[in-house]
Amino acid sequence: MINYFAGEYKASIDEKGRISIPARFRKWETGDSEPVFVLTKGFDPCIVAYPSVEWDGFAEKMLKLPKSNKKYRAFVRNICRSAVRLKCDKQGRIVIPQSLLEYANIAKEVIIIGVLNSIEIWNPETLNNYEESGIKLDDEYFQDLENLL
Amino acid sequence: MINYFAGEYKASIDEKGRISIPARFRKWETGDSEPVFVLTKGFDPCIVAYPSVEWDGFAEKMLKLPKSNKKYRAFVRNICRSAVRLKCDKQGRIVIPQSLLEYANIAKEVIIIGVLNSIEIWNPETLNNYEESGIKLDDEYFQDLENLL
DNA sequence: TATGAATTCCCAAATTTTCCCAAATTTTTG
DNA sequence: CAAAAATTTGGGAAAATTTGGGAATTCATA
Repeated sequence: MINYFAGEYKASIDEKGRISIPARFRKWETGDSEPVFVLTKGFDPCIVAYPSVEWDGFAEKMLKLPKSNKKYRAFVRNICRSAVRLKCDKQGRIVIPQSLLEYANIAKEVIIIGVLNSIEIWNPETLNNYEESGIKLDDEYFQDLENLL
Repeated sequence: MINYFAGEYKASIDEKGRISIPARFRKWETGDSEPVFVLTKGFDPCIVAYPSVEWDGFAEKMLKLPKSNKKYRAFVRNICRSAVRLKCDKQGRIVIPQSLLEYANIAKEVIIIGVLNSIEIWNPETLNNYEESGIKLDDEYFQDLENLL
Protein backbone atom coordinates (compact mmCIF):
# COMPACT_ATOMS: atom_id res chain seq x y z
CA MET A 1 0.00 0.00 0.00
CA ILE A 2 1.49 3.29 -1.04
CA ASN A 3 -1.24 5.90 -1.18
CA TYR A 4 -4.11 5.88 1.22
CA PHE A 5 -7.61 6.11 -0.14
CA ALA A 6 -9.61 9.26 0.36
CA GLY A 7 -12.46 11.12 -1.21
CA GLU A 8 -16.09 10.53 -1.95
CA TYR A 9 -17.86 9.59 -5.18
CA LYS A 10 -21.43 9.08 -6.24
CA ALA A 11 -22.21 6.05 -8.33
CA SER A 12 -25.11 3.87 -9.23
CA ILE A 13 -25.82 0.28 -10.06
CA ASP A 14 -26.65 -0.28 -13.69
CA GLU A 15 -29.21 -2.58 -15.29
CA LYS A 16 -26.89 -5.53 -15.06
CA GLY A 17 -26.08 -5.02 -11.41
CA ARG A 18 -22.68 -3.59 -12.11
CA ILE A 19 -21.10 -0.82 -10.13
CA SER A 20 -18.20 1.20 -11.40
CA ILE A 21 -15.30 1.64 -9.01
CA PRO A 22 -13.79 5.10 -9.51
CA ALA A 23 -10.49 4.89 -11.33
CA ARG A 24 -8.66 6.51 -8.46
CA PHE A 25 -9.57 3.62 -6.24
CA ARG A 26 -8.36 1.02 -8.69
CA LYS A 27 -4.71 1.93 -8.61
CA TRP A 28 -3.11 1.21 -5.30
CA GLU A 29 0.19 -0.03 -6.54
CA THR A 30 2.56 0.53 -9.38
CA GLY A 31 1.98 -2.92 -10.77
CA ASP A 32 -0.29 -3.08 -13.76
CA SER A 33 -2.12 -6.18 -12.64
CA GLU A 34 -5.89 -5.98 -12.64
CA PRO A 35 -7.44 -4.66 -9.47
CA VAL A 36 -8.90 -7.28 -7.17
CA PHE A 37 -11.01 -6.44 -4.16
CA VAL A 38 -12.31 -8.45 -1.26
CA LEU A 39 -15.74 -7.27 -0.22
CA THR A 40 -17.38 -7.98 3.07
CA LYS A 41 -19.78 -6.57 5.62
CA GLY A 42 -18.53 -3.46 7.32
CA PHE A 43 -18.68 -2.84 11.04
CA ASP A 44 -21.07 -0.10 10.10
CA PRO A 45 -24.05 -0.76 7.82
CA CYS A 46 -22.08 -0.56 4.61
CA ILE A 47 -20.00 -2.73 2.33
CA VAL A 48 -16.25 -2.62 2.79
CA ALA A 49 -13.90 -3.38 -0.06
CA TYR A 50 -10.24 -4.14 0.63
CA PRO A 51 -7.59 -4.29 -2.04
CA SER A 52 -6.63 -7.93 -1.88
CA VAL A 53 -3.28 -7.03 -0.36
CA GLU A 54 -4.94 -5.16 2.46
CA TRP A 55 -7.38 -7.97 3.05
CA ASP A 56 -4.46 -10.28 3.62
CA GLY A 57 -3.23 -7.94 6.33
CA PHE A 58 -6.64 -7.90 7.94
CA ALA A 59 -6.79 -11.67 7.76
CA GLU A 60 -3.47 -11.95 9.56
CA LYS A 61 -4.87 -9.90 12.39
CA MET A 62 -7.92 -12.09 12.64
CA LEU A 63 -5.72 -15.15 12.67
CA LYS A 64 -4.08 -13.88 15.81
CA LEU A 65 -7.31 -13.61 17.74
CA PRO A 66 -7.46 -16.36 20.38
CA LYS A 67 -9.57 -19.21 19.05
CA SER A 68 -10.53 -20.21 22.55
CA ASN A 69 -12.84 -17.25 22.70
CA LYS A 70 -16.28 -17.98 21.35
CA LYS A 71 -17.02 -14.36 20.69
CA TYR A 72 -13.95 -14.01 18.51
CA ARG A 73 -14.73 -17.16 16.63
CA ALA A 74 -18.19 -15.88 15.83
CA PHE A 75 -16.79 -12.57 14.72
CA VAL A 76 -14.24 -14.06 12.39
CA ARG A 77 -16.75 -16.49 10.99
CA ASN A 78 -19.20 -13.72 10.31
CA ILE A 79 -16.66 -11.62 8.44
CA CYS A 80 -15.24 -14.48 6.43
CA ARG A 81 -18.63 -15.86 5.63
CA SER A 82 -19.76 -12.80 3.75
CA ALA A 83 -16.41 -12.04 2.14
CA VAL A 84 -16.06 -12.31 -1.63
CA ARG A 85 -13.04 -11.88 -3.83
CA LEU A 86 -13.98 -9.89 -6.91
CA LYS A 87 -11.97 -8.88 -9.94
CA CYS A 88 -12.98 -5.73 -11.78
CA ASP A 89 -13.93 -6.17 -15.39
CA LYS A 90 -11.97 -4.45 -18.13
CA GLN A 91 -13.92 -1.26 -17.50
CA GLY A 92 -13.37 -1.30 -13.76
CA ARG A 93 -16.77 -2.56 -12.67
CA ILE A 94 -17.79 -5.25 -10.21
CA VAL A 95 -21.00 -7.09 -9.52
CA ILE A 96 -21.80 -7.08 -5.84
CA PRO A 97 -23.54 -10.16 -4.39
CA GLN A 98 -27.14 -9.68 -3.41
CA SER A 99 -26.54 -10.58 0.22
CA LEU A 100 -24.11 -7.73 0.68
CA LEU A 101 -26.39 -5.27 -1.06
CA GLU A 102 -29.13 -6.25 1.32
CA TYR A 103 -26.89 -5.87 4.32
CA ALA A 104 -26.10 -2.31 3.28
CA ASN A 105 -29.64 -1.73 2.13
CA ILE A 106 -28.50 -0.67 -1.32
CA ALA A 107 -30.85 -0.53 -4.28
CA LYS A 108 -29.46 1.73 -6.95
CA GLU A 109 -27.67 4.85 -5.82
CA VAL A 110 -24.54 4.55 -3.75
CA ILE A 111 -21.80 6.65 -2.26
CA ILE A 112 -18.28 5.31 -2.40
CA ILE A 113 -15.81 6.59 0.16
CA GLY A 114 -12.10 6.02 0.34
CA VAL A 115 -11.10 5.34 3.95
CA LEU A 116 -7.37 4.84 4.32
CA ASN A 117 -6.74 1.24 3.35
CA SER A 118 -10.27 0.32 2.34
CA ILE A 119 -13.25 1.55 0.40
CA GLU A 120 -16.76 1.82 1.76
CA ILE A 121 -19.94 1.54 -0.26
CA TRP A 122 -23.01 3.13 1.28
CA ASN A 123 -26.65 3.72 0.65
CA PRO A 124 -26.63 7.55 0.58
CA GLU A 125 -29.60 7.82 2.88
CA THR A 126 -28.17 5.40 5.39
CA LEU A 127 -24.91 7.27 5.41
CA ASN A 128 -26.69 10.52 5.95
CA ASN A 129 -28.66 9.32 8.93
CA TYR A 130 -25.76 7.42 10.36
CA GLU A 131 -23.38 10.33 10.27
CA GLU A 132 -25.90 12.74 11.63
CA SER A 133 -26.51 10.61 14.64
CA GLY A 134 -22.91 9.60 14.96
CA ILE A 135 -20.56 12.51 14.71
CA LYS A 136 -20.80 15.33 17.11
CA LEU A 137 -18.27 18.01 16.63
CA ASP A 138 -17.82 18.15 20.34
CA ASP A 139 -14.80 18.57 22.54
CA GLU A 140 -13.89 14.95 22.32
CA TYR A 141 -13.88 15.11 18.56
CA PHE A 142 -11.53 18.00 18.50
CA GLN A 143 -9.36 16.40 21.09
CA ASP A 144 -9.01 13.35 18.89
CA LEU A 145 -8.18 15.64 16.06
CA GLU A 146 -5.56 17.45 18.02
CA ASN A 147 -3.87 14.22 18.84
CA LEU A 148 -3.45 13.65 15.15
CA LEU A 149 -2.05 17.03 14.34
CA MET B 1 8.75 19.23 5.95
CA ILE B 2 11.63 21.64 5.86
CA ASN B 3 10.29 25.11 5.18
CA TYR B 4 7.06 26.29 6.67
CA PHE B 5 4.60 27.96 4.38
CA ALA B 6 3.89 31.64 4.67
CA GLY B 7 2.56 34.50 2.62
CA GLU B 8 -0.52 35.31 0.65
CA TYR B 9 -1.31 35.15 -3.05
CA LYS B 10 -4.22 35.99 -5.27
CA ALA B 11 -5.23 33.47 -7.89
CA SER B 12 -8.22 32.48 -9.93
CA ILE B 13 -9.81 29.42 -11.41
CA ASP B 14 -9.54 29.15 -15.17
CA GLU B 15 -12.05 27.87 -17.70
CA LYS B 16 -11.06 24.29 -17.12
CA GLY B 17 -11.41 24.52 -13.38
CA ARG B 18 -7.69 24.67 -12.80
CA ILE B 19 -6.05 26.69 -10.12
CA SER B 20 -2.41 27.53 -10.12
CA ILE B 21 -0.52 26.87 -6.91
CA PRO B 22 2.13 29.55 -6.42
CA ALA B 23 5.56 28.19 -7.21
CA ARG B 24 6.81 28.94 -3.73
CA PHE B 25 4.28 26.55 -2.30
CA ARG B 26 5.22 23.75 -4.60
CA LYS B 27 8.72 23.21 -3.31
CA TRP B 28 8.68 21.89 0.18
CA GLU B 29 11.47 19.44 -0.15
CA THR B 30 14.72 19.04 -1.98
CA GLY B 31 13.45 16.05 -3.90
CA ASP B 32 12.55 16.68 -7.49
CA SER B 33 9.41 14.60 -7.37
CA GLU B 34 6.24 16.31 -8.55
CA PRO B 35 4.31 18.13 -5.87
CA VAL B 36 1.29 16.28 -4.56
CA PHE B 37 -1.25 17.80 -2.22
CA VAL B 38 -4.09 16.39 -0.20
CA LEU B 39 -6.97 18.81 -0.03
CA THR B 40 -9.66 18.73 2.56
CA LYS B 41 -12.29 20.85 4.29
CA GLY B 42 -10.85 23.23 6.79
CA PHE B 43 -12.22 23.94 10.24
CA ASP B 44 -12.92 27.38 8.88
CA PRO B 45 -14.91 27.76 5.66
CA CYS B 46 -11.92 27.25 3.39
CA ILE B 47 -10.03 24.50 1.66
CA VAL B 48 -6.87 23.23 3.33
CA ALA B 49 -4.11 21.65 1.29
CA TYR B 50 -1.41 19.53 2.88
CA PRO B 51 1.73 18.36 1.15
CA SER B 52 1.14 14.66 0.75
CA VAL B 53 3.94 13.91 3.17
CA GLU B 54 2.11 15.74 5.92
CA TRP B 55 -1.12 13.98 5.12
CA ASP B 56 0.50 10.58 5.18
CA GLY B 57 1.53 11.35 8.73
CA PHE B 58 -2.10 11.85 9.72
CA ALA B 59 -3.10 8.77 7.82
CA GLU B 60 -0.62 6.63 9.69
CA LYS B 61 -1.98 7.89 12.96
CA MET B 62 -5.56 7.34 11.94
CA LEU B 63 -4.74 3.81 10.84
CA LYS B 64 -3.69 3.05 14.39
CA LEU B 65 -7.01 4.05 15.92
CA PRO B 66 -8.94 0.94 16.94
CA LYS B 67 -11.58 0.04 14.38
CA SER B 68 -13.67 -1.60 17.03
CA ASN B 69 -14.59 1.86 18.26
CA LYS B 70 -17.56 3.30 16.45
CA LYS B 71 -16.68 6.84 17.24
CA TYR B 72 -13.23 6.49 15.77
CA ARG B 73 -14.61 4.91 12.64
CA ALA B 74 -16.96 7.84 12.16
CA PHE B 75 -14.13 10.20 12.90
CA VAL B 76 -11.79 8.70 10.34
CA ARG B 77 -14.51 8.39 7.74
CA ASN B 78 -15.48 11.98 8.18
CA ILE B 79 -11.94 13.17 7.64
CA CYS B 80 -11.11 10.93 4.72
CA ARG B 81 -14.39 11.60 3.03
CA SER B 82 -13.66 15.19 2.22
CA ALA B 83 -10.03 14.61 1.35
CA VAL B 84 -8.60 14.30 -2.15
CA ARG B 85 -5.09 13.54 -3.32
CA LEU B 86 -4.14 15.77 -6.22
CA LYS B 87 -0.99 15.94 -8.27
CA CYS B 88 -0.01 19.24 -9.82
CA ASP B 89 0.36 19.23 -13.58
CA LYS B 90 3.59 20.26 -15.25
CA GLN B 91 2.62 23.89 -14.86
CA GLY B 92 1.81 23.52 -11.19
CA ARG B 93 -1.96 23.53 -11.39
CA ILE B 94 -4.59 21.36 -9.76
CA VAL B 95 -8.28 20.79 -10.39
CA ILE B 96 -10.25 21.15 -7.21
CA PRO B 97 -13.36 18.96 -6.85
CA GLN B 98 -16.69 20.71 -7.01
CA SER B 99 -17.72 19.63 -3.54
CA LEU B 100 -14.77 21.38 -1.95
CA LEU B 101 -15.32 24.52 -3.98
CA GLU B 102 -18.88 24.58 -2.75
CA TYR B 103 -17.82 24.07 0.81
CA ALA B 104 -15.55 27.09 0.62
CA ASN B 105 -18.03 28.96 -1.53
CA ILE B 106 -15.46 29.55 -4.23
CA ALA B 107 -16.42 30.56 -7.76
CA LYS B 108 -13.48 32.16 -9.47
CA GLU B 109 -11.25 34.39 -7.43
CA VAL B 110 -9.34 32.96 -4.50
CA ILE B 111 -6.76 33.90 -1.96
CA ILE B 112 -4.09 31.37 -1.14
CA ILE B 113 -2.40 31.60 2.22
CA GLY B 114 0.57 29.68 3.49
CA VAL B 115 -0.01 28.56 7.08
CA LEU B 116 2.90 26.61 8.53
CA ASN B 117 2.50 23.06 7.30
CA SER B 118 -0.53 23.67 5.12
CA ILE B 119 -2.00 26.00 2.55
CA GLU B 120 -5.42 27.56 2.82
CA ILE B 121 -7.58 28.47 -0.15
CA TRP B 122 -10.25 31.06 0.51
CA ASN B 123 -13.00 32.96 -1.19
CA PRO B 124 -11.67 36.52 -0.74
CA GLU B 125 -15.01 37.82 0.42
CA THR B 126 -15.51 35.03 2.92
CA LEU B 127 -12.06 35.61 4.31
CA ASN B 128 -12.74 39.28 4.64
CA ASN B 129 -16.00 38.88 6.50
CA TYR B 130 -14.67 36.07 8.59
CA GLU B 131 -11.75 38.05 9.87
CA GLU B 132 -13.78 41.15 10.52
CA SER B 133 -16.53 39.41 12.41
CA GLY B 134 -14.24 37.15 14.30
CA ILE B 135 -11.62 38.00 16.75
CA LYS B 136 -10.42 41.19 18.27
CA LEU B 137 -6.72 41.33 18.72
CA ASP B 138 -7.07 42.82 22.15
CA ASP B 139 -5.28 42.21 25.40
CA GLU B 140 -7.47 39.32 26.34
CA TYR B 141 -6.67 37.66 23.08
CA PHE B 142 -2.98 37.82 23.61
CA GLN B 143 -3.32 36.75 27.18
CA ASP B 144 -4.90 33.52 26.03
CA LEU B 145 -1.95 32.92 23.83
CA GLU B 146 0.55 33.77 26.46
CA ASN B 147 0.69 30.35 27.92
CA LEU B 148 1.19 28.68 24.63
CA LEU B 149 3.86 30.67 22.93
C1' DT C 1 -30.47 -32.39 -24.29
C1' DA C 2 -32.91 -28.26 -25.36
C1' DT C 3 -34.34 -23.81 -23.44
C1' DG C 4 -34.37 -19.63 -21.16
C1' DA C 5 -32.29 -16.88 -17.76
C1' DA C 6 -28.37 -15.13 -15.77
C1' DT C 7 -23.59 -14.07 -15.95
C1' DT C 8 -19.34 -12.82 -18.09
C1' DC C 9 -16.60 -10.88 -21.60
C1' DC C 10 -15.70 -7.51 -24.84
C1' DC C 11 -16.49 -3.54 -28.08
C1' DA C 12 -17.33 1.23 -29.10
C1' DA C 13 -19.27 5.88 -28.49
C1' DA C 14 -19.46 9.78 -25.42
C1' DT C 15 -17.45 12.18 -22.07
C1' DT C 16 -14.00 13.66 -18.96
C1' DT C 17 -9.45 14.20 -17.63
C1' DT C 18 -4.71 14.66 -18.45
C1' DC C 19 -0.77 15.99 -21.01
C1' DC C 20 1.88 19.11 -23.46
C1' DC C 21 3.12 23.19 -26.22
C1' DA C 22 3.76 28.02 -26.63
C1' DA C 23 2.73 32.82 -25.76
C1' DA C 24 2.49 36.24 -22.17
C1' DT C 25 3.90 37.76 -17.93
C1' DT C 26 6.63 38.11 -13.88
C1' DT C 27 10.77 37.55 -11.32
C1' DT C 28 15.62 37.17 -10.91
C1' DT C 29 20.29 38.28 -12.13
C1' DG C 30 24.26 40.63 -13.92
C1' DC D 1 17.98 48.78 -16.53
C1' DA D 2 18.32 45.09 -19.78
C1' DA D 3 18.67 40.25 -20.44
C1' DA D 4 17.81 35.77 -18.90
C1' DA D 5 15.28 32.65 -16.33
C1' DA D 6 11.25 31.20 -14.22
C1' DT D 7 6.37 31.25 -13.85
C1' DT D 8 1.69 31.81 -15.25
C1' DT D 9 -1.97 31.32 -18.50
C1' DG D 10 -4.64 29.61 -22.36
C1' DG D 11 -5.86 26.16 -25.31
C1' DG D 12 -5.38 22.08 -28.57
C1' DA D 13 -4.43 17.19 -28.75
C1' DA D 14 -4.08 12.85 -26.71
C1' DA D 15 -5.21 9.64 -23.30
C1' DA D 16 -8.10 7.75 -19.90
C1' DT D 17 -12.58 6.90 -18.00
C1' DT D 18 -17.38 6.11 -18.06
C1' DT D 19 -21.39 4.15 -19.89
C1' DG D 20 -24.41 1.30 -22.57
C1' DG D 21 -25.21 -2.69 -24.79
C1' DG D 22 -24.28 -6.88 -27.94
C1' DA D 23 -22.48 -11.50 -28.18
C1' DA D 24 -20.66 -15.52 -26.07
C1' DT D 25 -20.70 -18.52 -22.13
C1' DT D 26 -22.45 -20.76 -18.16
C1' DC D 27 -26.02 -22.55 -15.32
C1' DA D 28 -30.27 -24.46 -13.78
C1' DT D 29 -34.31 -26.70 -15.08
C1' DA D 30 -37.71 -29.10 -17.51
